Amino acid sequence: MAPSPAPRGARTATLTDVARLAGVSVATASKALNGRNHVSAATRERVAEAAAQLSFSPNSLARGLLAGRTGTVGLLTSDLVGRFSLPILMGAEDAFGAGEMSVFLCDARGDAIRERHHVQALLSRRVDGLIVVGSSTDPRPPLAAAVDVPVVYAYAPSENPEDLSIVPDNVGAGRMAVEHLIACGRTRIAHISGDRGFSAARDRAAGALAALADAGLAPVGEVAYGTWQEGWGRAAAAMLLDREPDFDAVLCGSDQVARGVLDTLRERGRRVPEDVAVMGFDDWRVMTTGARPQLTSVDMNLEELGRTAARALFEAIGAEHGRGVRTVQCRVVVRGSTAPGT
Amino acid sequence: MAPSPAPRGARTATLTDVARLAGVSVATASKALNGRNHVSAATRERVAEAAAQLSFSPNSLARGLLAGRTGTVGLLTSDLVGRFSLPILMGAEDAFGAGEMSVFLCDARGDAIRERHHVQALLSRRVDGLIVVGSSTDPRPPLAAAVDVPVVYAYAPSENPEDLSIVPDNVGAGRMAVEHLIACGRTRIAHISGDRGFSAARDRAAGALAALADAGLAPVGEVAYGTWQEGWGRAAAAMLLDREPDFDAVLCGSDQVARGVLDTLRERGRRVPEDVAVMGFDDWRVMTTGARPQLTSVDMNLEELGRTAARALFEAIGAEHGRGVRTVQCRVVVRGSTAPGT
DNA sequence: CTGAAAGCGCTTACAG
DNA sequence: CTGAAAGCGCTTACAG
Repeated sequence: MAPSPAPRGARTATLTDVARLAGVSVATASKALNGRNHVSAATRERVAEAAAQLSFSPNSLARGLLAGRTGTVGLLTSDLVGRFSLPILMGAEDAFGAGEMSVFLCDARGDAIRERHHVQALLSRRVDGLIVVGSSTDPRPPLAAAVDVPVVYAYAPSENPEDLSIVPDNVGAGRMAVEHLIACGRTRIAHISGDRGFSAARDRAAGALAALADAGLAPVGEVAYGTWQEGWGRAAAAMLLDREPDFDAVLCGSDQVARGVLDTLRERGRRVPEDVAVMGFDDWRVMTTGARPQLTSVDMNLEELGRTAARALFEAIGAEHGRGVRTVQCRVVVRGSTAPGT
Repeated sequence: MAPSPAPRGARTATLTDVARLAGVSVATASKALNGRNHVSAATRERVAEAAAQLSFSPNSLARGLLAGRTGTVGLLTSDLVGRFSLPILMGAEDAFGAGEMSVFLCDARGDAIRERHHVQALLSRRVDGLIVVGSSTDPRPPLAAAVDVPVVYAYAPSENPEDLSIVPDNVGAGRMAVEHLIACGRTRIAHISGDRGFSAARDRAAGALAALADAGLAPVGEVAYGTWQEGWGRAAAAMLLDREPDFDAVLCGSDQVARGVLDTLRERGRRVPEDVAVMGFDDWRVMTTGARPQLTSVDMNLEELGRTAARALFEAIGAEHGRGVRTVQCRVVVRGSTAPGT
């Protein structure tokens, strides 16, 4: 059954309507509905009934105008299509929802003009704060406009160290990955990375090399930078097999690269994980669980990153604004490509 | 350089401030800023200067309160994590952005309680309309609350035929896919589908079978329903090779299934596309372009679907509300798995 | 405990 | 061309 629609041309009920129906003043109706004291139980009930009867829904615009706070925030993404924005967005939406905040979503599509336009619109709607989600972990310029509400940068940190930025811990991720491989008994570890132009690739490599050094191990060959794609994984694995065939693990810059590596290893007769352990980064489920064997990966906890950004913004609204770059921890998700029988 | 932040404790400038600085009344300032006639050029300029000097940004809440329209819409998703919501959301955001609308994003996470709560919040914010994005193409119950603004259902149609729903054309997609395979010279076509529980799987199969019948062809074997995953593609392809080895094309229920099919065919010595043409649905780039050979697929045009929903809502706001289910066309994206040398 | 009044920031007839 | 006044829907001191 469809709910009965509101009568044609029906005006949304206002507090005045409720007050009239309950036989009280708007002031009293307001207090009754908002649980203020100094209202008799009987009145309170009468007002509540009237409100229910009229399906009264308080106008947030009017409230916001009075309060100076609107209970809204802006979420400004620079690249919604990129697969990293989404979980961040989900985490933020989740955290805000719990705090009764509503979220304006704006996608600047990597265009500075469009970004400025969106910021202007959000400011005009008097958002209480702003989260700026970048499309890579490379630093980005701070917002162009002078913004008088708190701003938190997520994923891509602001170039201005005075701003508050929440970023994934890619160095820690590289370190953690190598530690996992070592724990699996591997000592001849190669690193086939992604696009060198991304700090994510360089940071992960730096963490991986540091962990190897800490363990007294040397990497097999140089870090192989290329692209984030499967095709690069296939090509790089073939080169590795030709040049440095004596390895027992490959750490890959992304799950896609890892998929390519897995394919080449299988075709060249190397068993995974018996002969070679393979792992990726990002824990993109469609990639990791479809693989043969399923792929061990590092989850960057992006949803948690979104939640953290939201909480940081929450704190900044009305309180002192935090500064500097904070990182969110990642974690290894173990599957068959490093652990037999998983 | 960081933009200079607003002075500590600075109050956002109001129209009253602008008027005072320009030496006119707020009424005149309002008219000047909004391009109303009956304002002298000199006054207009003086007000504009004052506004610029104070970085005046008109308060949308106050405007919305007067106008009865807020220029905001709600986008209610039931499953943000699903990969189909995102392009729809992008398309809608795009279309609304062009229309100066701001978009509230709410994720109900498939929970009816949470959905009701979000709808209530959106109504309280006086959105001008609502788009409800489903997580599958199966019909969903209409919104529980009586909503007095236009609602457009996207992807998942409403169970109430009186509602307006915009959905992808899965039957047409199945038809189009088979027509492409036939155009590639294939006549022995098998269909390995996805999860039978989804109308998307059944609709695509129905379209495919209809196109085969139209061409006077019979499908190779029964439609093989399973899951949407790669693993099913691998298993189903193996069974097909055992039972009905005489085929020259496989239409797959999803790109993931197609990836699995490609793997099994390669390992069993069938060349793609020379011996067997393979195609998938959804055109999920990470799947299609990483495949060997790259995968031909059907793009369901979800971004266009989002744009269409937004435009439909736009029309419904202030005008007569459309009714019934409308479909959005899809298109074949040709790659190497059906066309050699692509 | 209840209500009249002022005001949040803006726009829109209506006089001058 | 310009401005005083009313009002959008609500909340909050302040009297009664």
